[in-house]
Amino acid sequence: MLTGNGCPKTALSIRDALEALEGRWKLLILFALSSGPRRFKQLSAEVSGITDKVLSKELKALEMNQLINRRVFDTFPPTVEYSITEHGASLEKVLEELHYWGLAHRAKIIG
Amino acid sequence: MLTGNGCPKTALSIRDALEALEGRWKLLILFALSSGPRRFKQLSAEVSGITDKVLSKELKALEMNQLINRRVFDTFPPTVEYSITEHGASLEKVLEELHYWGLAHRAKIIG
DNA sequence: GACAGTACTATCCAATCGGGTAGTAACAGA
DNA sequence: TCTGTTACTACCCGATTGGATAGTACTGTC
Repeated sequence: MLTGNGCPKTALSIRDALEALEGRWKLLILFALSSGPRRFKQLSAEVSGITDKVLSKELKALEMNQLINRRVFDTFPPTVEYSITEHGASLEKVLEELHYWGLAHRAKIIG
Repeated sequence: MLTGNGCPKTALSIRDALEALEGRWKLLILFALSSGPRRFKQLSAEVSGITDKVLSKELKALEMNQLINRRVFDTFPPTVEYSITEHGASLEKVLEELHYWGLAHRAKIIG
């Protein structure tokens, strides 16, 4: 059981996780990539609302944390493919719980 | 299964959840409250790094989303007690998954 | 030669965030 | 009378974020 203690060590690991996932975009990008590799423009279209600049920055941060892979193909117009790593895929459960909670939250609060 | 589709509806609910939980502090505050009610100063001490101003703002946002309750006692120096709501407590699973992932992440990346 | 296409990067600028300091109400104790 | 206590709010100001726009490298096509 987790609830029932406010254990500082647990808080630390939550803090670590939040640090790697900070911002509104990272989990959405990972979610998009969870169904397969994408190119930059595809992500830009799929994650609606994000600008190229921010997407580029977020992808860099995700790559640094080894949550995604970046593959560059040496083609005429450049092609870059992003895919989720095993470590990134291990967030599936978090995403899943967040999804369920989001549903409940919408039903309760947003209407 | 969630992974395997990049379903926009799923993305929406994740977006809803992220909106209610945005920032580095909200989940940490909820985690602290998950082990029982706290007063303002206690939270301020427990959630290390947060300033009074930001804590006050975050608590207000959490209250608006019905994730916490605020009880004011009419005492000499004011006493305010914050506690988690049922809806807030339903984030337990998210917190738990985040905790596990944070542990794995620290082991893998941070070292 | 002009243009299109991709994945960015750079620059400018406005908005927001967040830290620090100070102040408030109301009463208790020195 | 002066100070301390709690839970804030107000104000100032510098740092960060994020949007809009434009530019770059390279090559194939019209």
